[in-house]
Amino acid sequence: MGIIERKKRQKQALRERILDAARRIVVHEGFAALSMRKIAEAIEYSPATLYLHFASRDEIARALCAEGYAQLLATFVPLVGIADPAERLKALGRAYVAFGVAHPQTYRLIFMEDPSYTGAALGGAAGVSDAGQAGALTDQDAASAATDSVVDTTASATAAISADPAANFATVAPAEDPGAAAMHIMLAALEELRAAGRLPASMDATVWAEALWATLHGIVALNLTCPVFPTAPLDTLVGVALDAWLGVPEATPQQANRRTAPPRNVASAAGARKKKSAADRAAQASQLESPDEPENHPPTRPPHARSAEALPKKPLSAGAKRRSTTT
Amino acid sequence: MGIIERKKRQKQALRERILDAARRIVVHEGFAALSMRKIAEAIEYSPATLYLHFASRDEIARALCAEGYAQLLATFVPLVGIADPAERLKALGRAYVAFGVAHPQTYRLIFMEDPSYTGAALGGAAGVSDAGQAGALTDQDAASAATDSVVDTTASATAAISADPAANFATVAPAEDPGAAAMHIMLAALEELRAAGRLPASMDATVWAEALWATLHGIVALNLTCPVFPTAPLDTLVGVALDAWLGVPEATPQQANRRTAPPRNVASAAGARKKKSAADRAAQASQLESPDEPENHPPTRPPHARSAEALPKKPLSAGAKRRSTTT
DNA sequence: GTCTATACGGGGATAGAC
DNA sequence: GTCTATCCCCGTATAGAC
Repeated sequence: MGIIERKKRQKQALRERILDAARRIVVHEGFAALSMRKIAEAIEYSPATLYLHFASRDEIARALCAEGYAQLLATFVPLVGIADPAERLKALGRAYVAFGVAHPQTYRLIFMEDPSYTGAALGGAAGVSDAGQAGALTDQDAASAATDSVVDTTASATAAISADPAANFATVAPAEDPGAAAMHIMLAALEELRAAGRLPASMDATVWAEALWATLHGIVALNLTCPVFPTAPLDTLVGVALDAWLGVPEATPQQANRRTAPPRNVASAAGARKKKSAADRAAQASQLESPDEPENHPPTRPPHARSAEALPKKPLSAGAKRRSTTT
Repeated sequence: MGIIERKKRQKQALRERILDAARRIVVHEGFAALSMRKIAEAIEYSPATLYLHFASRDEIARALCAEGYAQLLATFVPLVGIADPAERLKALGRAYVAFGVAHPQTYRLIFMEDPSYTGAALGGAAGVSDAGQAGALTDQDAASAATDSVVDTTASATAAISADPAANFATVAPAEDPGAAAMHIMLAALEELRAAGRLPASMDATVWAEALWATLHGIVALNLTCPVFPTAPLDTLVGVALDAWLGVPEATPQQANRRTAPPRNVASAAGARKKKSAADRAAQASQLESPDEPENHPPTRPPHARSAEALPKKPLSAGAKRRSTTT
């Protein structure tokens, strides 16, 4: 059966070449610029060939979503070991926002584009058959070298959750659903806080987890889409939000079990506000974290100019690219 | 000069017919389904004619954005009169989320699609020359009847802000920038709360306003895009979030000036959680508010089936409509 | 001045030839 | 398995009809 195996491997390889090319286009030019023809040209195949590996452009997008979500989850792995649940949650929140700012195109694709895409990212491996073996979203030309790192980290993330002693009481996260895994990380931390009396006993952990996530998503989404708000630095916003939900870190210990929410003396650095520019956004990203690949800047650029291309200059509403002779 | 006047009026009328048709398509089929050819067919003109009134499809989109944002602002008008600033903010928050759920396509277009669109909605009349005279987004066939209601309510909204006695100390909202107007509404309420000692004196009102807005936007955006989260009812989420930011309403008055944040016994109705369905989303919308036009359902349907079409079945990635013979 | 007919380039997807 | 040719959709530029 060696011949069949080889054929299977070759098919696999082409499938991943397709995804690599697609990923590169999305990261550099935005999802709107992703076209079957462009992918085909990149891998030097006919457009029709793509349909032997993916049923549609949507399916390619969903495969990219699953990869991107795994990449996001991998970001959380080193943070689940933080002992203090509030600090853990805050670190996770900062990492989440940092990911969104560092990988705007991927974040948009996963969480802001289409419900079916978001579902593919969250709905477990069932939705996307290829979610497991996909390459990382690091978007470098050497994509083949890092091929299976993402699935590994995803698996270890789930393992880390149940391995963490503090998270024992959390229900076991189903390994096949990364969305549930991430949710369980939050739930565990929230319930630890409640058990320690640092959140009200009446709190519904699920509601709080979803609301907290929505808050972080709102910060990222607004930043990616709205040119004028927020004017405040991103980390300031994240800090205020996390403190609002979890209380400021140095809560006076003697009244901790009632969560009396001490005066929120957080982030009154109003002087930092200013009109946003692309450079500001990039600066905010590096304040929070400095991840691997700053998404979508053209191949080579002076470092300070990177941020100018970090956000899509134009959504490229199909068919308005080459023909601009007059305008 | 009567003839010139008449010509100008005719041009205006055609312009609004274009916008009406475009609005109808967006509301019913989603922004992705909006095409120049489809608009032209709807108004029974040649596609080229549209370009005599709008420079591009993007410009039509931006005009629709300005309208939609004005419609959203109009929703706030009756609420700025609420005396208690916390209650006012909560009412505004609920109205905001209710708008997003009731008009998903409009909300997506304004806040989730493209930075230039969002900028057109927020950036004041400067960005979009036609923002003033646009029709309401009520999406009924009788769009001509309600033509100038939106601009009126927008103007009165700005007026109401400065007219409200409690908001006197807020800097005067520049009338030409609806984004700034909305922001000033929030700022005024937050500063009232701080002046009353119900928020910490160190609070940066601008940061809080932006963070609060981001929270609400996150709730709406997640609901519109993510098929599995949030599982909690929307109004529960909004309640928890508003309480987290503003404290629960019945804060014990004797310690009010320190904002000691009494136990948050809010919304522990965990029993209400369930997997989301389109019907649930619609139910959540009506829980919060019952606005005029439930967006994007096909012309006539039994009422309970409306919600099934309330969210776009498919983003209609251009050119995948007619040709589906196999799939 | 208004408007249409026509054309170009690009897009998703498919049928059928090799 | 792969490609060529094709279909229909799209945004939009332009020439020329009225």
